[in-house]
Amino acid sequence: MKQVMEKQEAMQQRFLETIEKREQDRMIREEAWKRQEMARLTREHEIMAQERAISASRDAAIIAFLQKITGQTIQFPPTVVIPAAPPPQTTPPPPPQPTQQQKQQHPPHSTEIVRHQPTTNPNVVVAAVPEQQHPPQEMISGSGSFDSTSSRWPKQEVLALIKLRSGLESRYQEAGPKGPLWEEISTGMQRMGYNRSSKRCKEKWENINKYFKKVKESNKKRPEDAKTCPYFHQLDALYRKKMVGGSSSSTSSFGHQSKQEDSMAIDPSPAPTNLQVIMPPPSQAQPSQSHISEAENKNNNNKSGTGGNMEEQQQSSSKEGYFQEGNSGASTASALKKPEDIMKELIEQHHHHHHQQHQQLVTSDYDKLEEPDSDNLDQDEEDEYDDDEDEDEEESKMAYKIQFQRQNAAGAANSSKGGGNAAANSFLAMVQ
DNA sequence: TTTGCGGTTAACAAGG
DNA sequence: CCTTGTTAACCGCAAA
Repeated sequence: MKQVMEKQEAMQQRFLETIEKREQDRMIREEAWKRQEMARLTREHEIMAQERAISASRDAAIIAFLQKITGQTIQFPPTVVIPAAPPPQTTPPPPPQPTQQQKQQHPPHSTEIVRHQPTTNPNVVVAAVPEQQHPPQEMISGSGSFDSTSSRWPKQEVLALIKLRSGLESRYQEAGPKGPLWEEISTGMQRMGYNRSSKRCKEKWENINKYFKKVKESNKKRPEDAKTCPYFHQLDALYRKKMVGGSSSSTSSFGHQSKQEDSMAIDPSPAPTNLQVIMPPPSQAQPSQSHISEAENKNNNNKSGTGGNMEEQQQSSSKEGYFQEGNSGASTASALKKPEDIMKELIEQHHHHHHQQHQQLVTSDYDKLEEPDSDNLDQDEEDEYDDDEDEDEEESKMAYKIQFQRQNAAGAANSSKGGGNAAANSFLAMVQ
């Protein structure tokens, strides 16, 4: 009897212990899950905000374009301006400081800050205001320090410029005057709080491309985590996309590859097809995958798994790929279409273009392609926006990887699509 | 003439 | 100090 009692007691003890252990495990798991969930939510929030910002700028661009084409102001329903739930980002929306730039210390040049472009009416500005509230964090170096104006472009600005230019270039394929383009870019920069004249924008663009090319040509091994030239990844992705995107489309209306080869690879402007890749679709495509915590992202960024492979792959291919493959046939119907036509389509679709974005993204192949290894792909475009100094390198690296992946996928999707849609799609995608 | 592009130079910053 | 990397700005040329 006693034995039985003892045995039972022991069993009960074990049972209790087990239960306790289970409970503990469960708690731990729950905790982890909560953390993940929190991270995911935060992520999604950011993505949403980003999305809004992107669409805002898109709309601004579209409106500007429409106005340019139609020659009249277009009253767009303010619905475009999404009330924008306050993004969790830490940077408070600063007053778009216009003052700092005023004291450009180059009076001789009379750097006319393109303040009131006739081409872009206040609508545009208004529509796009909610977009990049990220301040030009240039005044970091103290209040009085002009440094912002020190003609040295902060990283943010460069990235913004690249983005803008990538987004707008499509409209200026047809050898028209490029003046308005830069004016527009300058205006776009101003919307973001950067005061750069069109001339400087153009110059900067040329310079970064020049330097990029120079570095690429001098086969110097650039440590890919180089802290300098933060825009290299962006440019890299840009050009690569152009290449791949171009090669994916067989029809070529670009006869002048021979001489242009280099510049084709370098200058993003002449590739219409890749617009969709150049302006990668907003990140809302993958909001659900953001369950990976920041920490994990960081890890992945550093070196691991798919990311590392991607990186190496790119690295290896970059040398040969860059300037040799410039002969991207790169023209889909969008290149053949007149902007008016495109715009007609666009106008029809404009009100739904958000949904279309989604559909496009969801239905397109790249989504599927991206999925398997996209553990850390949830954050992409936003990198280009709200990268804070600290995480910039990694994040831009991520963007770089992501964009590369997308380009492949997008290329595939593109090639699989009918030519008819391609135009609208590509333009749409560009506008995205 | 305009535009794109390559070359160049001076300045700046970081590292040795 | 010098060297190296990066950048802004200017110049000149060639093509459209």
